[in-house]
Amino acid sequence: MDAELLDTTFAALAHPTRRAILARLALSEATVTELAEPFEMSQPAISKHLRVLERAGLVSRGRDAQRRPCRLEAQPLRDAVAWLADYRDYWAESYQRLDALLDELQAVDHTDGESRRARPDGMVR
Amino acid sequence: MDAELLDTTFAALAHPTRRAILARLALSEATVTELAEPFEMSQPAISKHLRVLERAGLVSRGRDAQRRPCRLEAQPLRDAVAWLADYRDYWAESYQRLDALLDELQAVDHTDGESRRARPDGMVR
DNA sequence: TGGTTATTTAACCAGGAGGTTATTAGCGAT
DNA sequence: ATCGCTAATAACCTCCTGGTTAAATAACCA
Repeated sequence: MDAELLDTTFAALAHPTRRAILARLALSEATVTELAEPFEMSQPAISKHLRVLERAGLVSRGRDAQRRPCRLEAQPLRDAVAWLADYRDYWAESYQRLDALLDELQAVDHTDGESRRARPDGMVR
Repeated sequence: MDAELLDTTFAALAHPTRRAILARLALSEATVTELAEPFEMSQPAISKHLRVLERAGLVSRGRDAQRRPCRLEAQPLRDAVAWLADYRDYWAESYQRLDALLDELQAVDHTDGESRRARPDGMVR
């Protein structure tokens, strides 16, 4: 899985307009003006967003006379989910609790003098 | 689920350095200099990346003397996965195939004169 | 007190992102 | 041929991002 593709995929997903476009395309393919209609934004702006989505491989376009129907492509999203899923096990809450518990035990071990390890109660959200 | 939080979460994930930091933190918490060590980049640059991750809620920090141990926070990632999962059903390959098939049928229907709908073979990746 | 280590902040810079308006290109229809 | 519709491109603006180096903070140590 290419790192650059993940870059462009996550970057594409980072804008609400583009997520809304993807959500709209999940229902059916649509033309540029159809996609632009619900937004208070010029048509060129939407074209730019579409180019970002296209470069990320999230959208492909056909040709129907003047229209350029846009269609959603799933693969990059699957890759993004796969990357996230790779770490989901480590991110499990239980792991974090265990980590905090170990820190706490180690801190208690050093009560003879200096307590050198992190204090879990010092964590700031 | 807040849209702004999704913005900052996906934006934070869009940089390879930050993904590497998260991957490192998935193993255990670490200090800023520990995190900076493997990168050919100044330490202030890493601090900036950490601030991005912290503002996205992906990382929290404690205090251990001079050190600021960083710890991974899972919730925003769960939110991101949840957003992606919401659309996974629509993104299923079967749906795309069905959509393409419907287009093709509709195109065939109009062979009496003009074929007004999108041509699946005209799609460009 | 002064020194050392860890981290943040400040100031700066180049380049990219996201928007605008105006213009151009592509294609059908008259 | 030309008009109208759809979409892309150009040129421009502002703000944010990602990096730098240098200086300021914070906390420990002797």
